[in-house]
Amino acid sequence: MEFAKNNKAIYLQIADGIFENILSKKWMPEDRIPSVRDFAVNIEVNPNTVMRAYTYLQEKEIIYNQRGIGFFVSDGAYEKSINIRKTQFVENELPNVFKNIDLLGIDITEIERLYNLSRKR
Amino acid sequence: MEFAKNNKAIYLQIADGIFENILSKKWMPEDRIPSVRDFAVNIEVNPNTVMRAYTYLQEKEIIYNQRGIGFFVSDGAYEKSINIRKTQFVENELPNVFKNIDLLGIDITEIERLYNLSRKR
Amino acid sequence: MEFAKNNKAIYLQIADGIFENILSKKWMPEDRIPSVRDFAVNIEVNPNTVMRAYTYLQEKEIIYNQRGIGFFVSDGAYEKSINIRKTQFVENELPNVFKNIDLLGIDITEIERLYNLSRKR
Amino acid sequence: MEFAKNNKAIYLQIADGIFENILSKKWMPEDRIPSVRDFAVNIEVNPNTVMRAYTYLQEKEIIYNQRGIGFFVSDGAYEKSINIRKTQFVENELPNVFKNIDLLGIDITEIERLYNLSRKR
DNA sequence: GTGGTCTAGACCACC
DNA sequence: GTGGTCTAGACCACA
Repeated sequence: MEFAKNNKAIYLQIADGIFENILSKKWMPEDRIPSVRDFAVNIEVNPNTVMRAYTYLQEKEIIYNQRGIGFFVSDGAYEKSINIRKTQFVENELPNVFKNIDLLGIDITEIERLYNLSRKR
Repeated sequence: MEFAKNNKAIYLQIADGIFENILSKKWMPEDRIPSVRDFAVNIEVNPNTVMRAYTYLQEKEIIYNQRGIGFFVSDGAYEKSINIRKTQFVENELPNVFKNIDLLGIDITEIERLYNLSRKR
Repeated sequence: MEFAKNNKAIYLQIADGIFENILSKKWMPEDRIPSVRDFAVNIEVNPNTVMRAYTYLQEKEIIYNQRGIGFFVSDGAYEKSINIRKTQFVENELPNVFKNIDLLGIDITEIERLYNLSRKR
Repeated sequence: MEFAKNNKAIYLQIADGIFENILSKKWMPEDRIPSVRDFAVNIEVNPNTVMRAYTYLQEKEIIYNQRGIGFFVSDGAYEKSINIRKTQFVENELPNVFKNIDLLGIDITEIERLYNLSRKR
């Protein structure tokens, strides 16, 4: 049992935060995002950790780099973010939900009923 | 953005751990569970926090206390745990899942398909 | 002007070396490759640098990891290595070759002639 | 595997740099080039090494020496540089390119297509 | 000033 | 034992 801890790697949490900013349209394509050092100071984390998050997002083509200038939000960042989140949801979260459904003996049709109910509100 | 933090109250996290032990049948009815002091040392937490978790579970009739002896798993603990977890699941987790489904533009019938797929494995 | 220096990042040089081992069939699919620490000691480099190379290759699905055991050559490693090398060649090396061809005033048909000549040998 | 190393002799790397300066018309015929000593300090290399590069280029009639004054770019330096580079390119670089083409299973006509494509840009 | 790489050393979870 | 993450601090190239 572990307490008061978030096991997810910090660099992935940073990446998640950036995903949020993009999905909420707070950061738009072509916007310059904070420099590695500034961000690191801001969130009180080692610059290498921020760098790792940025590199991770760069590989996913969410952001791109202009040498000596900084990182910028890519053009299709919003769409790509949605796709990545969807994959994460289906591959990581849904299986847990399904496991709970089985464990707790809930019928899938009951889930559907609750979903339709929630939509009406 | 916040890091290395789990906002859920520690005593509820402890209670969750105990639910797990009961649902996994690791702790059976009439089993004596660890003393408040032992448990607190074990998980490196203040005894008061453990006591709060025990009190919480006692109120839910998951465990009961014999003065001067200790806490024991109640007879209907398994069934009650399932019900409590089911309520938690439907009230707290499902709405988030539904929110994501809508946000990511996934169809509920797709979820059902994925569920049936996962059961076949 | 720079001397006695190889600007390519060490972790990429390590990755290149691994590509070589795979292309030369010295490392076959399912082979366990050296542990991060062992390799680091062997080539006198910081373990983090080796880790970075391994992570890079893992993202490219050239190798995969089994927790607590080690890294292994992936099934399609050979084919993927060829494809990656081909991309590198076409995107990075060929443009330089073309630049030289233009700069030195060589005709592309002359290149073709030299190629056919070299094949006959 | 070897790291952080460039096997080409330093004096040849210096010569290459001078070729570059001539081909890019940065250094024109009759220009005085830096003194051996100045150049050596500038690129942090032993003066003897610079001298060797100058001697090499003098033999190729790319530069000439006026005793007590310094080294100067020869009249036909540009044309001679092109010829030397062309020979180097055809004898040293092209074979490697051809080897890669074969290894990676690329068709020579594909190369020609890519070349024409690159010229259009 | 920007990012990019590397080292050294630490601590963790999993097996 | 394995990899995985993080920190601290350094040096570099590019602009």
